Amino acid sequence: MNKKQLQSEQTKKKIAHAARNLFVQKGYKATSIEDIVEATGSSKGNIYYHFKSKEGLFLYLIEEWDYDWDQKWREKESLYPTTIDKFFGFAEQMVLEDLNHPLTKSADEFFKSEEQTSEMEERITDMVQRHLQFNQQLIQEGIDAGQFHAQDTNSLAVILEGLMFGLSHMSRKSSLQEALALYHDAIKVFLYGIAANRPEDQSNNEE
Amino acid sequence: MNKKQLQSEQTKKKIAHAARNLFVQKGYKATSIEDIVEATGSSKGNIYYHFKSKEGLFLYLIEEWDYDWDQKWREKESLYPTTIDKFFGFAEQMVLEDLNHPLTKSADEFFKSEEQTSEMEERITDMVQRHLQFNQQLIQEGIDAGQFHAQDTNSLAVILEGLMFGLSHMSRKSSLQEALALYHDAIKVFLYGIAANRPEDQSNNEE
DNA sequence: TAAGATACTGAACGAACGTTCAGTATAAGG
DNA sequence: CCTTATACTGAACGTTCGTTCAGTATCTTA
Repeated sequence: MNKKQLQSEQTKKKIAHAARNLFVQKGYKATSIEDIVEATGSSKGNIYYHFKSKEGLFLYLIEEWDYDWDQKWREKESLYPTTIDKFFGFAEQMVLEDLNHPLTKSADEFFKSEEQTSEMEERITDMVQRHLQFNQQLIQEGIDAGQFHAQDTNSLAVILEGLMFGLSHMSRKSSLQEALALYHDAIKVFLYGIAANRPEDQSNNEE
Repeated sequence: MNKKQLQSEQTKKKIAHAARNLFVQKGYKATSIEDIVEATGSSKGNIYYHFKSKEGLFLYLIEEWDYDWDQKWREKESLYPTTIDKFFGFAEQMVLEDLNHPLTKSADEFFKSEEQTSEMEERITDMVQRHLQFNQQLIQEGIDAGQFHAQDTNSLAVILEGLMFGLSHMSRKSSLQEALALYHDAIKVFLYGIAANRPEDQSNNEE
């Protein structure tokens, strides 16, 4: 790879990185190309040289982020001896990787407002499905190990995903330490909530 | 109240109602005044006759919604015999009252993008604080009744708020029945998670 | 070093938006 | 019935935004 290609790639990454920060901070619509121009020092034209459109730039970021998350999880997963440890590791990575899904909110916004290319819609639906499967698998693991009360893993996966999403929302103004503590506590509640040896029934509304 | 005033009030409500639906569906930025014009049949000028600005209209909706929620809760609260029942009632109202905070997401978006009037920022911060206090009180009640494990009610309030917010996100495409079931399950997990008689310790990471 | 490919610039454009305002219709009150 | 206050209209304005493109700079290659 020669000097020019290298430079070009760096520029593309610089744009992507700046755009990512802006989308996370301000949301999709509220981030203008002009904002990205200011943050990078590149020109408008150059952004459109590297990316097809604002939508294309966003899509690029979404895919990159999802890929990176998976990558990092794979590196860590084997290090956790038990499912419980995995859960806490999961929570930690959610925080460390920029408070869960820093782009999810923008993605969500994007996804509502734009009349969809359906390429985008499909990709996002796929992403959510992958997350739910991921969660479900983790929960099933704990059930198989006898640590969790056997029940509908599908709902639990949605609840876990919702919890993570909600926590990211709640801790937007927190420090890293606070966020880590909060996620840790939340996972603890969740784990006690699905633990194998439940205390006596609490609801007159049970299944 | 004469005919004209009545008519005027109805128009204002019609605008508010249509705007609310649009903000919930599309978000703050993505909803244009033109959209509201189309949805109501009123003219642009008329919207600006009834509301100071787009921001003012949104603020009006936020306050109305928060007030209504409280109102409805007060009607129901005394009907629940135990704290546990209150929690399930809480979850139910979250769903029935338009899936938790239908405007929270728009509010959040609004709140990020706009350079704040600080009137708005203050009001939203207050609102979140009120919710957290509400949650904390509910949890404290359960602890006092000996039903919940005594612990940091502050974090738990945040976790509950996050869970509710996340669930509303997850069930945007669900039916009412599915949402009710999901929220019910989630509250059950949460209650087991903070129940008084915990199973043996699960984490090597305890406080 | 000349020619061509690649990387980048920034002015310009058209569409969309929130807001305003001069003007019109309608009901209220004397 | 006539005046005045109120409710409403919609064209027009100024701004912002995503996108385009003719032109320039820089590097590669032969």
